Amino acid sequence: MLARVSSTPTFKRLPRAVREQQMLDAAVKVFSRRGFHAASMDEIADDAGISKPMVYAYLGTKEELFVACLHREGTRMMEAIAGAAAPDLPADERLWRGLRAFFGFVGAHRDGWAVLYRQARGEQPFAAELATMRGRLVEVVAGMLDHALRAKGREVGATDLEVVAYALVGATESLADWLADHPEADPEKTATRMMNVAWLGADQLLRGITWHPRTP
Amino acid sequence: MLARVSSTPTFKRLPRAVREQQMLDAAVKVFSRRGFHAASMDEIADDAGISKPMVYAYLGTKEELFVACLHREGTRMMEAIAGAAAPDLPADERLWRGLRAFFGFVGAHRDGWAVLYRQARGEQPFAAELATMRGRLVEVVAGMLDHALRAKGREVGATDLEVVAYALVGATESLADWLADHPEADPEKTATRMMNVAWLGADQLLRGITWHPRTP
DNA sequence: GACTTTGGTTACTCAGGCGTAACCCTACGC
DNA sequence: GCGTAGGGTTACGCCTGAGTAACCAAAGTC
Repeated sequence: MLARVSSTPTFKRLPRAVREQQMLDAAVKVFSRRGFHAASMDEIADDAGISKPMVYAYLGTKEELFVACLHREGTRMMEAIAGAAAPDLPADERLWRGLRAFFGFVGAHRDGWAVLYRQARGEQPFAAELATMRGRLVEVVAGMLDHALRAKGREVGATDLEVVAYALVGATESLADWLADHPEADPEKTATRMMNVAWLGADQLLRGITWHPRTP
Repeated sequence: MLARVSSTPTFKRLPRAVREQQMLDAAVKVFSRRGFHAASMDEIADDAGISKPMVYAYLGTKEELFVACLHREGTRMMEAIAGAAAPDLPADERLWRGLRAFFGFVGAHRDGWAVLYRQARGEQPFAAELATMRGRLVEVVAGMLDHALRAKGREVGATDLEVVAYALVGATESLADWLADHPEADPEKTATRMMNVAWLGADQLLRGITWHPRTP
């Protein structure tokens, strides 16, 4: 095979901003499939339709690249949630909207977010990064609970609040995993189910009491 | 430094069964700290006080070793839980005992189980293995819920049951993570908090209703 | 139309770490 | 007392994959 004659320029030479996004897309995809270590920079570069040195030039080392992915996806997710749950609504409505936004996001980014998120746990370099992101989420949920409690003139220890929020976030993440593994599942319905278990608890669920959205 | 004269035999030459357990102990420890890929067989062998070829001779390749760890720890955990939650108790009591056993186990194996468990998610070779284990757990919880429902003459779709169970398991795992990261936290208290959120739900929690163990 | 910046490439270097070949030696069976 | 199996070692082969050096060419710029 001869050297490729420059007959077809094949639309190369894109501006940096565009290429960076393409690289991040590819990175998210490959990291998701393979995990951080098993993913190779060559494969990511290949998938982005670019050569490896460009990835290094734009996004830095493998670790930095992974963190960049985490940041981009994390920010997108937080924005989706924050935009949905207005603070002046009743607690259940806020929880519901937050959950809906979250599962909607995960549903739309199946192979993107959920799996990337899975990877970050465990690998120490990113655990911190991840903990920060989850921490923000836990804080939001804890804040929501606290707000609702104060409105009723009650108060609860910070640890209790944190742990409950943590459990809620954990359950939600877990269902996000489930959703990522069940492509046929409906995000909206999953959100409803999550809402039921989170808001009502097993006891009331067993009694046949169910929760459903006010706005059908 | 001269070749080590065989003056101090330093208690070597242990039977296979013993060495295998030592190796597994070391492997769990190192895999937990470093993650599957970042862990090196040399370090594991070193930590077990043995040389690398012995590890290969007894436990096989790195992947096989990891699976062996997963199996041992997983089996221990399932036994701990199964031994605690007798099927002829009321649902909340069974849930409570199961949770207590689970958090007790995690508390006792902090750096062991929880982190190992974290690693296995994401790395495809083990995701299946892990999914099986979690599947068993989800099944147990779903079975429990189903049992309780039938006792009240009601019935619910299999998917609903599975998702609720999944959420419960996820929340519990999440708190197990939290527990692993908070060495000062009390497993028993964590179990109680988990019970509160799982059994009562956010709504009742916000109303000031709380659950507490019958047997103080 | 020369000069420079920016987007792009090929073809390496180099280290870490899995897995193994080739050996060694002590305890036990007989 | 002698063979053999099982517990143990050192030292290496070798491949994968991160990161880089050196170079190339199209768009702007003046």
